[in-house]
Amino acid sequence: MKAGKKTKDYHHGDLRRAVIDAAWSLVARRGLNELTLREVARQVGVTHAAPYHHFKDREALLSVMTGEAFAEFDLALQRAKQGVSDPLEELYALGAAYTDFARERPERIEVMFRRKDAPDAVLLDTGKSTFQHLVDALVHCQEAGVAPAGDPLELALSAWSIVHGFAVLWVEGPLTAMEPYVGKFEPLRDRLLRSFGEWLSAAARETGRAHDGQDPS
Amino acid sequence: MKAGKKTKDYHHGDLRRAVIDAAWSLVARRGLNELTLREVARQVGVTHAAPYHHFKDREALLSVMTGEAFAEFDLALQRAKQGVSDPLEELYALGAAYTDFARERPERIEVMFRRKDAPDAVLLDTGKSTFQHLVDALVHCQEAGVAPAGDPLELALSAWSIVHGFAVLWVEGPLTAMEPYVGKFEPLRDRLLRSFGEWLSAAARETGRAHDGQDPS
DNA sequence: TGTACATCAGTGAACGCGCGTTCACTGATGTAC
DNA sequence: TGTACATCAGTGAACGCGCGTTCACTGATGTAC
Repeated sequence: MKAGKKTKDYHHGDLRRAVIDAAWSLVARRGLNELTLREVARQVGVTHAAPYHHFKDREALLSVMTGEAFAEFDLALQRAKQGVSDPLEELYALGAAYTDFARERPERIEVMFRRKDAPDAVLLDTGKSTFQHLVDALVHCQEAGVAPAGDPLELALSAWSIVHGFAVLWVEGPLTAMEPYVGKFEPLRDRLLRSFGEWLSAAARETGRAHDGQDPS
Repeated sequence: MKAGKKTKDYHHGDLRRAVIDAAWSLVARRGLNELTLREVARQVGVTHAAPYHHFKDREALLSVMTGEAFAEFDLALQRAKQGVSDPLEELYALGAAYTDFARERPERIEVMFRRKDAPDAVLLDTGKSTFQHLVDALVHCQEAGVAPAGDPLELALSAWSIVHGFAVLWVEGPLTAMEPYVGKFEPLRDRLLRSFGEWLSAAARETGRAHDGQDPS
């Protein structure tokens, strides 16, 4: 095979990229605590010292991976809400994107959420920007009168909890293994999200009635 | 200090118990992947080979711990619903017990949910019996007409998702670190659970109206 | 185009470490009589 | 109560392993002239 159009093409091609990819694959197959630089080097077919020309140490590799995962996740959510104008549909799209990402890229979730030693500042910033998608969608729902008034952050916490809970229950095994649920990811996900939406709009209607039908702001 | 009333009082007192306790403390402080038999032995003040008289290997210790964690968790849920007759209150009590357990004993949650190599049969059985509390509570709610009709397993999945999501978001850091939420565990938990209850009863009422006010079965 | 030199990526040996597990042992506890 | 023996729990040395990281090296690539 002819070498690709990579910029760095001297020895390996692009070892940096290859190391990161192998690391993702390793986390996916064996989990975060099984991620070792030596095994990654082995997978790539390179001496165990070679990766040190691209990453200061194991932590530096994990740091790059965390950044990638958050960027991918954020992109997935951004794409999901693109072109969706109905606020409840926007919420569904975000929820589906969240859970689908977790199911399709569980290793990303593991790296994003399970690092004990995650650098707080970075994780907080990127985590917040992702969380912001949910907050925005709920504000849109409130403006359209399909979500109850009140602190949108609190509604967002509900949405985050239900979506994250469903995602990790699925990723971590309980749901994939339990009899009545096995193989029913999509329908369960859809009904869960629809139910949440109905909850929101029903609550908005009741609030409206309680206030003698004043329009939502 | 005089030796207690332990049955086994020859050498250490009760090394088996001490090892398990030290292991829990170690997981709590440093995480599951930092749990090593040698460190545990060190903490207990005993040679690193001593624990092998009580546990065949590291896996055997973890297996015992998993059993303990599920038993404790189950007990916590059972206690929570004791003496509570109102079905929605029962659901709140269960949800609060679930999240409180996760916050107070995060190491139990880690061992119960994060083991990649958990023996499926055992985990499934105990996990199911715990999950059954939620299903029961939702059936009670349906019978009382404060939850919509339909498959209770599906409602239970919603409840499980929201409660588990809230719990792990808290335990894993995102929520404890995010500005507007820090330090507000109890009020957020209560409002989340109440909201879920209102969702259920509102949905039940709407279903009732749609069916021309027929009584819930 | 050709040569001399600098830079850079990967090599392979070596280090020290902590781990799980095994083993022959020893000393303390329990038991039969 | 006393003695002989069996059992059992903890000891300390030893094994082999895979890890992260460092180091002097080498050979390939890029660059100045």
